[in-house]
Amino acid sequence: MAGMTIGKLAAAGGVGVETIRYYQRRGLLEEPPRDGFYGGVRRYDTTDVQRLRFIRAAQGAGFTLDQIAELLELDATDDRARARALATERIAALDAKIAEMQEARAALSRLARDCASSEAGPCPILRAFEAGRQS
Amino acid sequence: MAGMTIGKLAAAGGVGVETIRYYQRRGLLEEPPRDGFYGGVRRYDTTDVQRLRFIRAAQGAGFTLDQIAELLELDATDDRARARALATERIAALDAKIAEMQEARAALSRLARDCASSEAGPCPILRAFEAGRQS
DNA sequence: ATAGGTTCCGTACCGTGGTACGGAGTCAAG
DNA sequence: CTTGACTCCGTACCACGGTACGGAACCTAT
Repeated sequence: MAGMTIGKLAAAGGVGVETIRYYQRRGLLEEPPRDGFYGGVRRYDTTDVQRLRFIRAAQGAGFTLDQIAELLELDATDDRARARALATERIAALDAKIAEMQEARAALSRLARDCASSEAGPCPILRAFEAGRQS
Repeated sequence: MAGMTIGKLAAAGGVGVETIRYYQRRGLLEEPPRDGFYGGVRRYDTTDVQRLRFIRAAQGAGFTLDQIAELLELDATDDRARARALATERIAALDAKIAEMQEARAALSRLARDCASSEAGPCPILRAFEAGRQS
């Protein structure tokens, strides 16, 4: 699967071609040498696919593109201390966000139950998120 | 606590004054009557604070401002069916996102451990998120 | 060798959720 | 009754992460 064109790489990573080019401009993906003699087409291989998949996964973990660029740097320079710092920092942020989302989930679940189709009873959307609301 | 100015309301909700005005433009908060005879200052009360808090909580639950505007509408019109639909839809999205974040957390946790300060051993940032990675 | 699909490249634009600016009016304390 | 803080209002601008456009060059299959 070496010698892929940008379109194939984009498809392999589940993104658009423009996104690949955007990542190149941002320094997340490097622009490989061309295959023609004067300015041909760029070719990509599986390591590019891996990088691209990493970027998408790291985004899912809540890293910004700038942070992801730094992580890719660190991978090359083997700066363990910094890598660990970024990881633990992100873990803390994830824990906070996960907790918030779980609370929100509980609140929405209550709302959906309370606010049944029957016309009677309460459906207090505005109070759905009130802290410590019971039942 | 009635008769608050916009600045007090903003402080009570933990946002900036400009954010209040932005929400008014978006239709999330209404612009109350003025207190002067010709174009004075707007006054707010605790129901405005509650609305504002709801907006922030709903944002935490991942609703967009447009959706929040709709929720506030629904609260007024008591459209239970729609409210339930929005809630369950959001719960599904939250569940997916929570699962993703938990996976990311596990991956980062592994990374922080593997990638110890000692110079020896692996520190495979790029492979941190590879699916099903063990140990 | 030519038609159709890709790629290349710069530049412009988009949605989301705000934040900043600046001049004029207003309000409250000393 | 002045001074300093706050409010009002429109408009402009910001970060983030892309997405769109359009003309030229290129590449591949027929």
